[in-house]
Amino acid sequence: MPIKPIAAPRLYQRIAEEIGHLIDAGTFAVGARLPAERELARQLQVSRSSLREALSALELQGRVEIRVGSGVYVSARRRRARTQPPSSSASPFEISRARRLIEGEAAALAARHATPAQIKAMQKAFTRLAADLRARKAMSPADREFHLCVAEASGNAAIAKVIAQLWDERSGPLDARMDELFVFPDDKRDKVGEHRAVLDAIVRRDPAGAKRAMRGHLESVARQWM
Amino acid sequence: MPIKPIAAPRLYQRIAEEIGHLIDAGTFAVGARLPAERELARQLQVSRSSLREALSALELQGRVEIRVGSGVYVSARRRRARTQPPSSSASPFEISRARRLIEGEAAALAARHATPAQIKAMQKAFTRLAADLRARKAMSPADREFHLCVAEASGNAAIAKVIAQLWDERSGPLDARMDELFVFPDDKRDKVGEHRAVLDAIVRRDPAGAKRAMRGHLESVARQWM
DNA sequence: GCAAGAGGTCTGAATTTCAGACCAATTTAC
DNA sequence: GTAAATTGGTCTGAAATTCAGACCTCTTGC
Repeated sequence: MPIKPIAAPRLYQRIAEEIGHLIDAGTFAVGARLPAERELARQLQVSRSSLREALSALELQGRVEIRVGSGVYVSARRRRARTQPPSSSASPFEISRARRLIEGEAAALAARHATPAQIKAMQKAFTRLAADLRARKAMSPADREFHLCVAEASGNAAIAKVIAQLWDERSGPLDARMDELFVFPDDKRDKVGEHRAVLDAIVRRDPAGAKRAMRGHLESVARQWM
Repeated sequence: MPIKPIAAPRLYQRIAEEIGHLIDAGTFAVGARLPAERELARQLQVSRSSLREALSALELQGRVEIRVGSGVYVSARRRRARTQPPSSSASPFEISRARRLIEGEAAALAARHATPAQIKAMQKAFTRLAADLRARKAMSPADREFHLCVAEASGNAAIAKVIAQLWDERSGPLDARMDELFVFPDDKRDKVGEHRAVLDAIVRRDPAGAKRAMRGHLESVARQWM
């Protein structure tokens, strides 16, 4: 029974991964400039040298563009050539199924337990999401944020954590292609409506409705991929 | 909006954590001797020096006992004094709730999709679990294994991964106390019966029954804590 | 007692990470 | 337009970490 070796990723690799997540999460929007190297290194509490290695790696992956004297900019999403295929990891279909199950339950719990502050956070994320979708943006960081707000509002940190992980998991080739596809205006309108349905059900304290709306939304998202 | 610093755990800390997981998973049973330092270092692909640092840390935590000239032995589970309280992490209650939801669904899926090989694995784990419980062992690695087998048999890698994470999450003070508590024979018999009910429902391809049995089992486990 | 195998200790090299100085390109302010 | 400020680019030497290996003592089994 062999024991798997300890993964010993170099520091710059972990930094690159983290920055990649921050970009995915929308903390750094596409086209936006990252904080200056010295500042970013201070915030991440690593040396500038290590940070620069990470930025070089990200540039090789096409995720950022480094302009001398100007700054580091987030590239339009062109998924990195995956050097290590996610052989043992979950397929997008499986993740989608898992999300449908879990986020549905989370929405129901949120309808029961959401605090006024949490509802306000959901509404705020929804507003931004709707604006982004109407502005014909294919992807919006507010999308992720809305779902995480709902997860948070379930009042169950374990569930919230699981949902966050599933959201970060979606980085397979299918998602990459999706991100590049043009999303038609009709789809966008639906998406706004679906999110609104979830939000409304939670606001009116309707667990069953929230669950139904969330599952419906995630099914619709899954259908887009097929 | 502050950016969280990169976690830069030393190698020995990651090794200690990994070995701790191996112990939790039952790869190294309580009282058993770990492979020799030189051998273990080779398997983990780290230097013996770093491995020794990790073993020292584990000894300080009371998880292993190092006997000069003899070997390193897994201590009877005495949970390490948590230097960093899991402030932001999920409570045992929340984890229990999440497991009830997710594992219930996984059991239902397993009833639909389990392959003969997966059913055989479940039966094997169940047999060992029943033997351990009858032998009045409070905790059995087979318990975890049984649940992970069911999760695996759901045919959804994302769900299986999530369940494995939730299982590893349970290391709060409540669990620690539980591990030390004596479990009454009656409880044990129930536990065997509950697991058998899950297994039977899956074998007879009864999704609703499997879901019910799994939820019932996890509720019973949760009740033990209260 | 003795040999084999285990952990304990030490050393020096290789690697990684860091802090800082300094340069070159760009942007901004005047 | 020019100068100052800001940014990425490069280099150096130190500090910390990790490694490989030699050599020690202790335990175990014969």
